[in-house]
Amino acid sequence: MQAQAGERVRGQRDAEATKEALLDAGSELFATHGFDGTTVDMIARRARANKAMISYYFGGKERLYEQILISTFSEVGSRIETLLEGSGSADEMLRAFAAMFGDLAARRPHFPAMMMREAISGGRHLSERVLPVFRDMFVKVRRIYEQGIEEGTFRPVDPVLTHLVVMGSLLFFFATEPMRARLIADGGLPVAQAPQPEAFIANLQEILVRGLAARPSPAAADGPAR
Amino acid sequence: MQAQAGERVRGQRDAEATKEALLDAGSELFATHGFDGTTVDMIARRARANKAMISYYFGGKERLYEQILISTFSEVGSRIETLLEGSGSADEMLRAFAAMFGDLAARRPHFPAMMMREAISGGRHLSERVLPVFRDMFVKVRRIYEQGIEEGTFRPVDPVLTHLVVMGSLLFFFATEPMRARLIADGGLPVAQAPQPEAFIANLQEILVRGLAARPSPAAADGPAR
DNA sequence: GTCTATAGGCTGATAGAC
DNA sequence: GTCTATCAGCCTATAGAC
Repeated sequence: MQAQAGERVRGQRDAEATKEALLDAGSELFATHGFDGTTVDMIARRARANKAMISYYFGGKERLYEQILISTFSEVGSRIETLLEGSGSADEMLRAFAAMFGDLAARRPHFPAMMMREAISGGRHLSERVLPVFRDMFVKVRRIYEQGIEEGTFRPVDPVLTHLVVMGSLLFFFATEPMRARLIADGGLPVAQAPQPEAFIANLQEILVRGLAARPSPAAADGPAR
Repeated sequence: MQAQAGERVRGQRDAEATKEALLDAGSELFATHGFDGTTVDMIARRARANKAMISYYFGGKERLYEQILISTFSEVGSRIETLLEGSGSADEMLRAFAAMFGDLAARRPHFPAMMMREAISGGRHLSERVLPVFRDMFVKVRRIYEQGIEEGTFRPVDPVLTHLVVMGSLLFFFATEPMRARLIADGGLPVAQAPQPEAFIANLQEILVRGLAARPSPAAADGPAR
C-alpha cells in the first residue's frame, strides 16, 4: 500500500538500466557485425552486464535482436507519419523527408546499417510485428512521389523506382560512414576529409528535386506565365 | 550395372571443377548470409563437394572468402577501366556507367550484396590486395563528375557526394532484389510485381542527368543545341 | 582428389549460489 | 537481479584411409 509515485532506488543500477544497456550495446554491435557476427558475450561485455541477463530479460539473443528492430523501426515509422501529416508541395515534402532522415540517423546511428543488413538478408528477421511498420513506411513515402506527379510538380516517374533511389542513397550514406571514416583516416581513400551528413543531404535534395521536376528548374522555367 | 563411358564417376570430377563449384557456392551464400552466417558445411553441400576441399584448395573459409572478393572486384575494376577509356560527354559516360553496372549485376548477381556487406562492416575483409581495386574504382568514377563540371555539362556539385548517391542507389537496388522478390511474392508489399532492373537503371539515369545538369534539361533547353 | 572421423575451440543457454 | 559454473551443440580445420 505504498505510494504509487515511482520513487527509484539510486546508487545502484536497477533492472531498467541493465535492459537499456543491453539494448544499446546490442544495437551498436548488431549494426556493425551483423546478427551472426555478434556473440552474447560481446554484448554483455560492452553493456557491462552478465550474459545470463540477456536470456533473463529478453529470452535469448534472437529476441533481443527483434526487440531492437521493433523499437528502432517504430520510431522511424512514427517520425515519418508526423512528417507526412503536414502539407506542402511534393518538393517540400521530399526535401523534408531527406532532412528528417538525416536527423534520424544522427539520433539512431545504427538504424541505417541494421535496416540495410535486414534488406540484404532478405528480411529474414522482419517478423510479423516489424513488417507492418516497414510496409507502412514504404507506402507513406511513396505518396510523396504520387502527389508530386498528380499536382504536376514531378515528371510522371515510377514512384517505386524513385523511392528506391532515395532510400538507397540515404541508407547507403549513413550505413557506410564508419567505413569512410576508417579508410580516410588510414589514407586508403584520396579524400581530404569525410563527407559531412548535412552536405550529403543537401546535395541529394538538389539532385532529386531537379531530377524529378516536371519543369526544367525554378530559375529557368520557360513554362507559361501563371 | 556398368559405368557409362565418357561420364566421370561421382567423386572424381576434376580439380578445376571442384574449385569452381566452391567459389560459386561461396559467392551465393556469403552474399546472402554474410561471412559469419555461412558455414563451410553449407558451402560444401551446395557445391556438392566435401568440406575438407575448402581447406585443401583455398586454405580455409576466410581465404575462400577473400578469393571471391578479389575475383569479383577485379572484374568490376577492369570493366570500369574499359568503360572510362572511351570518350564522350559526362552525360554519356554517367549513363554508360549506370548501364554497365546493371550488366555487371546481371553477370555477377552476388557482387552488390557482397560489396554492401563489406562496406557496412567497415571494409574489414578488404585486404591489401582488394583495397587498391576498390580505391581505383572510386577515383575513376569520380572523374566523370569532375569532367562534367569542367566541361560545363554538370552543375558544380561535390563529386564525392554525388558519387555516393550513384553508388548507393545502384548497390542498394541490386543488393535488395531478393528481399523485394520475397516480400512481393508473400503479399508483404503493395506492389503488383518486382521492379525490373532495366527500368530502375533508366529511371536513375534520367534523375541523375537532369539533376546534375548545368542547364535545365535537354528537352527544354533554351540555349542552342550542342 | 576425395572422403570419413575426430579433435579442439567457441557458442548460446541455464541451473543454482548469493 | 546478478553472477559463476557448466553443458550440449555446432563450428572450422585436419590427419589419415582409400
